[in-house]
Amino acid sequence: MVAFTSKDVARLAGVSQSTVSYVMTGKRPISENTRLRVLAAIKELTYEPNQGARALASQRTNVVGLVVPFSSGADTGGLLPFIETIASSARERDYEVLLVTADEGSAGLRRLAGRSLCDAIVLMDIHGRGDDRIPVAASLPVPVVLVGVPEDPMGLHCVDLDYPLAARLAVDELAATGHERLAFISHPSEMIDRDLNFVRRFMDAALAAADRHGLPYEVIAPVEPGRAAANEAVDQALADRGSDRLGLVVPNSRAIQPVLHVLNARGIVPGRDVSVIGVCTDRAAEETEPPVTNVSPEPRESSRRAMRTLFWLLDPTPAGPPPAIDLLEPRLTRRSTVMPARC
Amino acid sequence: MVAFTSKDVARLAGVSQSTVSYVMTGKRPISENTRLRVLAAIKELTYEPNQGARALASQRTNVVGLVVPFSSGADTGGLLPFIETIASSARERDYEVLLVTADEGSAGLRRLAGRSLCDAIVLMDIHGRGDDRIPVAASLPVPVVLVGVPEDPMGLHCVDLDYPLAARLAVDELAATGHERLAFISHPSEMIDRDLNFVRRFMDAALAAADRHGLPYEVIAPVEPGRAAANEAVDQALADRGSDRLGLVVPNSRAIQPVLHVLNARGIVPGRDVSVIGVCTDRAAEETEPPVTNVSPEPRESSRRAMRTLFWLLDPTPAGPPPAIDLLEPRLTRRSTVMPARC
DNA sequence: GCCCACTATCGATACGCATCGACGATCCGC
DNA sequence: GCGGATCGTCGATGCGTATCGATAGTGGGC
Repeated sequence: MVAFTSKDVARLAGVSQSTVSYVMTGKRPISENTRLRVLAAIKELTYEPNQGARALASQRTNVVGLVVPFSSGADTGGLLPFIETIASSARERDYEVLLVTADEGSAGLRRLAGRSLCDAIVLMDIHGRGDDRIPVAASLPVPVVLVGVPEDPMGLHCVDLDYPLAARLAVDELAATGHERLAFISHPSEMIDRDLNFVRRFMDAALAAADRHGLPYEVIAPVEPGRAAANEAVDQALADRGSDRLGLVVPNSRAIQPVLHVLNARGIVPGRDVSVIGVCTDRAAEETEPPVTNVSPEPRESSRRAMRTLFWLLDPTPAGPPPAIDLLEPRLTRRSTVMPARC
Repeated sequence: MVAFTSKDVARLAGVSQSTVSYVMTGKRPISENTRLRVLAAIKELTYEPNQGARALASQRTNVVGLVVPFSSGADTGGLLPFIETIASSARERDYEVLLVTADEGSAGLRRLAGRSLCDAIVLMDIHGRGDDRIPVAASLPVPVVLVGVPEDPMGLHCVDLDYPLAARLAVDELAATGHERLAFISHPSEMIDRDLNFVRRFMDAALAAADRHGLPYEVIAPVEPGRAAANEAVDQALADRGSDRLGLVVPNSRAIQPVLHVLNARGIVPGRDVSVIGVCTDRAAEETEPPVTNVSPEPRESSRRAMRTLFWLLDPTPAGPPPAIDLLEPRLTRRSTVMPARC
């Protein structure tokens, strides 16, 4: 059974093919009478327009390209909700989502644009500097929205968590609850080497905030995945621990659970003997043992913003343009791992 | 800057457009001389063929549709490696991947085929029965590969873990190490209600295996996500525990870590006082505390098989067809949570 | 030196849709 | 009751590629 074409619909409805087209796009007025006849014919044949032909004729694909950071050791916790939200936002506007993995590098971008595979691109997992995809993205004939903020966005729109604010939230919370010393359990060397921008932005702001509160601190990095590394990191954090109130800040989301385990194994109870604040999704935070007080990177909200920006770029409305660098506010949720302030 | 067309390439190389096309597809002999001239022209213009036009003319899109089970409460651990492997298998053959979420139901399938968006479809998250997507999929003009085995595959090819074998592996392991009683910590009600096929296939085989070994057992279900439910489940499993050797089998991957926590919190050490075998990816198993002996669902291998089947359907080779129901062997990895056999 | 088989290339066409210009019909104001 | 504007529809064209049939050139067998 071969698919029906708009010509079949036209014949059945007793109109010309172009009229069928105008009924579907609404780009010219059609009398209510014929409109209904055409719609009935469409329904009867379960007609669907051929995407390739439509793209060829209209120069629009109604496809959004999504470049995701698979096979990087990056935090994968936020990735699935991110993709999911992109997909449903796209569907709301009758766009499809084409998946490209980041390991294709800039070649993937060129292909998406060169073959006219999509009308716009969402590019995740932005590196700090030296990411050769940024200049390529900036030179493409289709709009690109970055998730993450490179050192030089080259005019591209970016959406990201406000990592500096996330850092301040965590540090301020620990300062407000009377902690006397901080330790930051940072990322694996792979991520630091790639010079991921958010890693540096977080740490810079965190240290500045600690200074502002006059709190001594220690930065523990790199911290590789796995419990052995977590164990060492905790060793280092506890090294010269007296009776002071120590707060651990763990931006490395994969290290949170191992750190909690290691502390527990030593009889050090998070929330009683030491404090821990992690950066991870709420779902992950609820599933740690014990549930960790967290700052959430809000993957759903950031992908929603990315799509909003993208659709604006595809079809600018009188309402002003979205911010070129759209930073969204993190949210701190108190759970059980921060010691309450004394008295 | 508007994209170049094959006509531009032809002009630059001093040949006709059709010759450019034959150089690219290799469907007719072209002299080495002109071939090189054309290739040079392609390179100079960084020409890429327009996908829409190609699809329209050739009736092939070079796109694989992937229907993924977002927003279901299902186990998401195996999803990312699955998608990743699908994507890279597709790329190896110069296919793109179009993402559709399962919440669109059969409408998504119809759209994929009706609009000629793709040449073939991978459909994940197959329900046991009453899944209205199966008959729709079976009636589509494009090949569909199912991940998961419905009660009636209606002639469609399926790929899945051999869940009955997984169950036997787990039970046999516990029997071989001298356990005297088993408890199965099963799935949340949402998954049972949806009548996911693998849930039943696993449990049926597990109970049969237990019977075969003459082991008494208890099935604990439903077990909702979260520690409260895990706590109750463990209560129930330990209820009439004497000095017998108890083995817990946890096919519900999201329950594994909470169960281990609850046991630990009660001073019951997995691997010494009780045994636990979970069904989860190796990566997840390595990250539990302690590392859980697991049976892996092997998402990478199953997606590889799915793609192999799919490409065979797109282009049957003399080598026989892949099995209609392709069950892959699970692998049991001993870690630390199963008590060794007594002398 | 003639015919045949084959190679390498070209020109023309079709794929299914969007879109533009054109045209008959209808309606308004006067 | 006439000109001009508006509405509703049609036919023709082009989007960029794959592919078919045709054709000029090439070489081998006799």
